[in-house]
Amino acid sequence: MTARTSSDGDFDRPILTVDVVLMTLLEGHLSVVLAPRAIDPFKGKPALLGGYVRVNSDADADATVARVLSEKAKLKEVYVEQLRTFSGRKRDPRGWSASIAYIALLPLERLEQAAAGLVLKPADNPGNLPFDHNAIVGAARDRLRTKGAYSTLPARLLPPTFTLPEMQQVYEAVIGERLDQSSFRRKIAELGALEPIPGETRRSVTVRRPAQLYRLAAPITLFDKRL
Amino acid sequence: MTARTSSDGDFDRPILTVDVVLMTLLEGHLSVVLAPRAIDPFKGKPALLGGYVRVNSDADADATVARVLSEKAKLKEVYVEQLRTFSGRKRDPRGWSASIAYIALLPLERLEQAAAGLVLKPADNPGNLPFDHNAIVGAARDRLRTKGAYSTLPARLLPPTFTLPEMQQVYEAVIGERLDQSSFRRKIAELGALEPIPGETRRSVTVRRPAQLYRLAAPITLFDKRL
DNA sequence: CCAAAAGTGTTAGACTTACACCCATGG
DNA sequence: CCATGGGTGTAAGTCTAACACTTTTGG
Repeated sequence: MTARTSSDGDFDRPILTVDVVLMTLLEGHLSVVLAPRAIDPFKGKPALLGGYVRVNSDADADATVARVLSEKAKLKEVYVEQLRTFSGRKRDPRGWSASIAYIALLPLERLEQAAAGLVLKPADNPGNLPFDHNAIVGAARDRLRTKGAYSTLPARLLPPTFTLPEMQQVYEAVIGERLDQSSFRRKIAELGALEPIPGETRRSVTVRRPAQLYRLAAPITLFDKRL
Repeated sequence: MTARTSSDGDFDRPILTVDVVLMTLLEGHLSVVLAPRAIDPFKGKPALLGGYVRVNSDADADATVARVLSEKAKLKEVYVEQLRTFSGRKRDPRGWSASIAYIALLPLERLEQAAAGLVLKPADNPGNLPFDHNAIVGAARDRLRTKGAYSTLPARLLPPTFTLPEMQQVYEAVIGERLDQSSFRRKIAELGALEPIPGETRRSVTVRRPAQLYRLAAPITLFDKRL
């Protein structure tokens, strides 16, 4: 039951890759970051950031993801979490393959430090993507929408410090519905997920009353009610 | 960037397997089904049901899972859902490997039709398992506990038809807390997840008033509040 | 002092919890 | 006709959505 080196046998090892659905918020719309494929198949076509697992350099699939984000987008320390694995004989023309799909979130500002050549597409309609990348993007979008209403996950679309109005806008964009300001604040406060940064405030673009700055108190928090 | 046949290269393909955390309810306690390993490493030790992905016979990883359940436990048409993928250089002594982990649920009765030699262990304390199987069981248990409070998932631990008292017992075992009978029934009714089977009832073991039999109306339903 | 956005308070109504109660059955 | 578990009703208390209101700022 060890792997063989011949081809076309039942004991051939499948291809193993990772694919990252890197998302951000652009003008209130959830968007996916795509990169033109460097190699065949589908060379030149915009696709998810992905790559082969390298058994010598990558300790595990999380390490592969970090490497891919670094190599293809020049990004480090992005928030990532595993989505699920897509597999099968038909998803890749090169043969039976499995791709461990990840969700990654970052604030728009950070994309400016990223590699050139990246493309931003609406997560709801990213166009026709190669492989099963449309299904992967769909699953990522659904997961963020669902989990977003029950966790501090959407905060990962914000910079390290942010105001409550900013945070509310992000939640509204992710969940896709308007939230009552008063209720939103009450719930966030109850959860104790945020800590104010004393004395620090920020004005919005149209300069009005400055808002208190906050940061996340805990890395990620799950609630047991919707926001 | 194609796979090579030589060993120890960065482009070697990793091992790809599936592991199934098959769970049932035994005397009110969530339990995992283990099987003694047929091959080395850890030959003879109880471990999760698992096996290599076979690129010729298995259309995708779901098919591998169905095959593994059929071959190792003589079970067909068991409810399964993907958990997540565990990967890395160190989890298997044979080298870099990825295992797509699945949760599978079935009622205790069905285990009687299963293969001999299977072992049932408490999900909370399955003993010392090989590979990272303790971590996988832990993740499966957590997922079932969390998702259980928000979905009809625990109903997959019941036979196709069941009574409301039976269902309530299952939820109490999975979530780990007592539920108010009246509230439980109201919530289940609101969700419309069950349909009564007209005229059909079942007596409990200690023969008293017979209870109405129900079946699931939809395959799986997610709620937006806890039960 | 006005406009606009940040932030707080209040109240009607919805929802739940906790418990009491009624019902059906076998012995 | 009683014991037991299935099944239903309800009142007190809690929670929340919705909206009105106050505060802070720049011009």
